[in-house]
Amino acid sequence: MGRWQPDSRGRLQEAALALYSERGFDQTTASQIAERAGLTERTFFRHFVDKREVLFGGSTVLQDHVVAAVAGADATDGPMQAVGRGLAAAADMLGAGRKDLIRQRHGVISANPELRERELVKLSDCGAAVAAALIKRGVRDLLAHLAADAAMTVLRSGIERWAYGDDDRSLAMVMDELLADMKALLLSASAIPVLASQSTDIEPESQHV
Amino acid sequence: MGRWQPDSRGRLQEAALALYSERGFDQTTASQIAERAGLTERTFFRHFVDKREVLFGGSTVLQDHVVAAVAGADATDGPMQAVGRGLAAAADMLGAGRKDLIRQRHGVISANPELRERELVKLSDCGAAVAAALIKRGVRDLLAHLAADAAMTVLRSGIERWAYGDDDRSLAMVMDELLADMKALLLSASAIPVLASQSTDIEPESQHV
DNA sequence: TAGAGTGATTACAGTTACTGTCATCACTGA
DNA sequence: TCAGTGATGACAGTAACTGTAATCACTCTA
Repeated sequence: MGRWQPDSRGRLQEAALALYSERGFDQTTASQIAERAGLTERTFFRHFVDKREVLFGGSTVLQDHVVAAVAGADATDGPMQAVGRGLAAAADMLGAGRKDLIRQRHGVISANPELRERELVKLSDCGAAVAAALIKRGVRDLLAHLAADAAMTVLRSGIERWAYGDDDRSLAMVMDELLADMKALLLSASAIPVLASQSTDIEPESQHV
Repeated sequence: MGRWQPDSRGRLQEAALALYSERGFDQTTASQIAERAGLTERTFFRHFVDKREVLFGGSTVLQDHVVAAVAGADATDGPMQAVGRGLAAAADMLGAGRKDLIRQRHGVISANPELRERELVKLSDCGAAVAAALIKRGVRDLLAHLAADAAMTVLRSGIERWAYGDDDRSLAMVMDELLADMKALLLSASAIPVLASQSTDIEPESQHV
């Protein structure tokens, strides 16, 4: 056996989720997490850059999975098809995890503004990585970012609806429906998405500030 | 004259933007900002909940403006039309501001991860408020959130393209084009946005983790 | 016009998230 | 056997915040 208990990183993650759940994020000190994991505060900060990051250890793995799927899409796939592959990969990975743990983590995160903040960054980073993968496939910069953003919208709200939904639909099915809804929504606006006309025609001079 | 110099909040905002620009966000202490504004650190934290918030004083104003426009859209407008009104309002307001100040602020924010984090939250909050306004108009919850998310995508990337673009197109025009691109993108995927089939047909059992 | 609020500010002490640095010591490979 | 190596601990320090009490120009009222 080693000099120390194995998997200190994992123990810290487990301790943190437990404590954040029990007493809340800002009622928990880094020192307490470390103590529960049988380590010191200094070691906590050697494993995680800050107190929030301990909840987002898996995000890199998920992101890499999604990006790999996008990059590996058929050469004939357009940007939205490629992005669909990425979402399918995410659904595979998350669908394999335990829904109750996902809900627990989601509960902790949405209960605290600082944690929500961090989650938004992770989603944004994932979107940027997906966009980069699309660009590498030859997609124009602008379209790549729009497609990646749409994918992140579907991913985020898909996970939420799936985790808390009544029915037992798979995450992939939920996301599929979201994509369809999004398409219908944009289509329905074929009439007047024109901006310039709205702002200048209707209130010609009434802008203050 | 009053007991103190007027507009301490404004002086703090100005001092902060200047110092963050000059020496960077984390090379600046709250105490230094307060000192430049002729105040104390404690007063800084009475005006702004944290060191980042001082850069986002105007975000509430913009959000309220956008939400009001969405809420005030014609009763016959669909969700995307209503959201278009909101974007037009945002374009009016930002178009009136000085582009160089917007660029300076954008530069400071994008140079620091903590500030990018905060900006994402503001955008997300704005999206939530827009979604709420849509729901009040009778739009289904799901569609409201999708429309609001799309609007935030257009708002964010629109501002960026407008602020750094070579041409002199108005912000409204840029956003208009983005909406059109987004629509075209979603339409192009009419072939296969189907998720479930992709993940199960192509790699039946190969999920690890 | 005295005198009781009011509200923005200062002063000061405290907590805690995080960082830098050096020491420790089981393990590894030559 | 013995010089690395790498994860950890020990300890001191900085700065972002927070709580609380005091100050004092201003305002309102009797």
